[in-house]
Amino acid sequence: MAAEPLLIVILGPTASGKTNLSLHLAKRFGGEIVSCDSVALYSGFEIGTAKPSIEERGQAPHHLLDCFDPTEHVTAGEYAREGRRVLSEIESRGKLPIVVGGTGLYLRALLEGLFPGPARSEELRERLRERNPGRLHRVLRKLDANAAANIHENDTPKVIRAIEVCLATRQKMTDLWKRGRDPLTGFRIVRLGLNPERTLLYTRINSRALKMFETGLIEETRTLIEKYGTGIWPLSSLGYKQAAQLIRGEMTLNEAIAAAQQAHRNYAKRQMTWFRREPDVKWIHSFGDELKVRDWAEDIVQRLRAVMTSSPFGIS
RNA sequence: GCACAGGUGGGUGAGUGGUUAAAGCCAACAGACUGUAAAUCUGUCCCUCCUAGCGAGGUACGGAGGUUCGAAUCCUCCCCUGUGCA
Repeated sequence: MAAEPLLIVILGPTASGKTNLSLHLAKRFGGEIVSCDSVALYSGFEIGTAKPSIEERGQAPHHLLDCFDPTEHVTAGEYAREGRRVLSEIESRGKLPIVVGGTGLYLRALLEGLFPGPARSEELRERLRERNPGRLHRVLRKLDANAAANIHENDTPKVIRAIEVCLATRQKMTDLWKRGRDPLTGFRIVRLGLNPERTLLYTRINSRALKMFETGLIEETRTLIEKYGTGIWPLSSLGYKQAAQLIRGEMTLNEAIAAAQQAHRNYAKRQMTWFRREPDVKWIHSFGDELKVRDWAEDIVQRLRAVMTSSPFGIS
């Protein structure tokens, strides 16, 4: 068994304590943190994304946080490329990479790769969006019946992507899928999953969302709107959307807070349905900041390291 | 006290005599997800039973009666809530 360098992945729903645990492991093992979060990628989005604070970021190197301008359109493919670049850099430094994932698709793109498909094409999409869902689905049925069978007619974004792929490559998307993905290689991947009890999680989500409003989410949102306008994608994400509605006078403060809390709760649930399918996850039913979880995670990492260094082919 | 308005399934809210276990929305629960993914979408959602179905039965529209072949819908009384007048 070749001793590949270890790659720790921490996954779980929002507010499950991923950041806290990642920091702990990074300090303990000399790790570097790679964020896997579709909104924290953008600069200026601090409070609403619950990014680690400046001090926290000082405790260990952080990557893919704050590294894109919000006017840019980052996709899962770009994220995966960037992530892999960063991972190989960390490896070359001999440090322990710790991926902290909340965005299921990005995590999958990073670890397992995407199928060899084309990037999105805005012009084509503009034209397609004008058609109604039923027509679009019929178009897809002609281009790729299998894809059409798997994608619901109402799921317009996915129908459009499938049509886009077929038209751009002149092949069926499902045929391209058969060529497989391009998984990340060269690492021994260990997935640690945080899955605290739902009611406890929801309580934590509620108080954290409230705190975001109390500590300047509205001001942050206002600044972002002034700087970039209302059209940028991350402004429609959890918390920012509600703060923007408040600013526009469409909601009262209390309504905005309640709506943000609700949105976060719904999101956490969706995250869990995604992560439950993730392969080879070592689950623990607690928050990442609990002592027993830290010990549990530390123990796992330590044991795997011991195995690696004891191997005759191990890299120190 | 009088006058209006109103009390519907976990919430909101349609429905004003019959294809109504009761629209829609929300929540909840389960699921999908291959370059917008903090997005988008799907299913279930009163109870029980089975041959698991556009199946059978039982409950249900504040409460109690009544009219009717048939009521969430009409009538009577009672109980609550809101608003206005006293």
